Amino acid sequence: MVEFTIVDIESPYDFDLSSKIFSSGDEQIAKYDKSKYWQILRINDKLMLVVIRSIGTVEKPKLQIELKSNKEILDEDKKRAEEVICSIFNLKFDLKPFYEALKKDRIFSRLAKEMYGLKCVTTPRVFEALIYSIAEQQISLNVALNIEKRLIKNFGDTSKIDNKTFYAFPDPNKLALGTVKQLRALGLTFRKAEYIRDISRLIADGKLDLEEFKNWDNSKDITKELCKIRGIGVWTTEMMIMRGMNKWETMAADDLGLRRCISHYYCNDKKISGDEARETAEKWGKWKGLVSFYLMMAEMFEIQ
DNA sequence: AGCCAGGCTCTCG
DNA sequence: CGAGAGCATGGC
Repeated sequence: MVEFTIVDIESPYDFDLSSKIFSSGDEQIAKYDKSKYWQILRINDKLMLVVIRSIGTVEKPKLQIELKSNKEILDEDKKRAEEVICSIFNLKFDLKPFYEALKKDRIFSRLAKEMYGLKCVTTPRVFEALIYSIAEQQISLNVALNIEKRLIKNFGDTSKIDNKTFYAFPDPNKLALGTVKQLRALGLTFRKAEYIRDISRLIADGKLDLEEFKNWDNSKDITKELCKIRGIGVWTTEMMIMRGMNKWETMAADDLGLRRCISHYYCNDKKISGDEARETAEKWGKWKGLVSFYLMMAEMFEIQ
């Protein structure tokens, strides 16, 4: 086991609050429990169990990291692990300009006060965010979460550490080899099984590089480009951008759940259309996505 | 029981 | 080319 700390973190940052969405997670995949977060990650092509806990404060954040692997952990692995953790938890992301820009929004400010230091958790690879978004098209979240778990446990690489088995998110080349029948068996529709297999093939064949889109500064361009691919629409890309890229200028205005949140906090629970949601979001400027993330978290944390 | 869920594609007219 | 059906599962 290798142990180290990360102190180079942009404050404010509340690790425990930010990890809370994983408190109902699967302990063999990714979970937050009793102030500890853990997940298997692929670091320099070695599977490692990463265990994280906060030993700092919101204003002076400090994380303690444990790495466990069946292979030897070299210095360069440790270094890479730190980079990956920084990227997943957005440790270098500065919330201050965001809070500053939204100061005038009384409703938001009240909610943000309760969630001070909340940063989103970004998937290790954009690919994962895209697959999640496709799985979550149309059906209710509970159903989708079950399907995602099955996908990971059926196709993901495993590692046995401390006598427990952990599952990593499957690589594109693994899903590229999956048959529609195998994918269908997870509960996906026939179509979604095809989308996931075909997109995985594109990536495995080097014809699509999702990570590259992180360098694009206009999210609308990313959406336009990805919508050319079968199975990917506007909603799917917008969700992917938020969960997998830490880009926040656009939000998924047509999303049913987000509309519910906006209406709850801004429109007295009256049902609103995507356009009405867009209208309400206009004043959030380039922070629409992050505001929408906060609103969805506010709903989850049941903040009134 | 039956309807609907954090969309998208395909098929008709 | 616009509207509408069809999809899978699970919760209400």
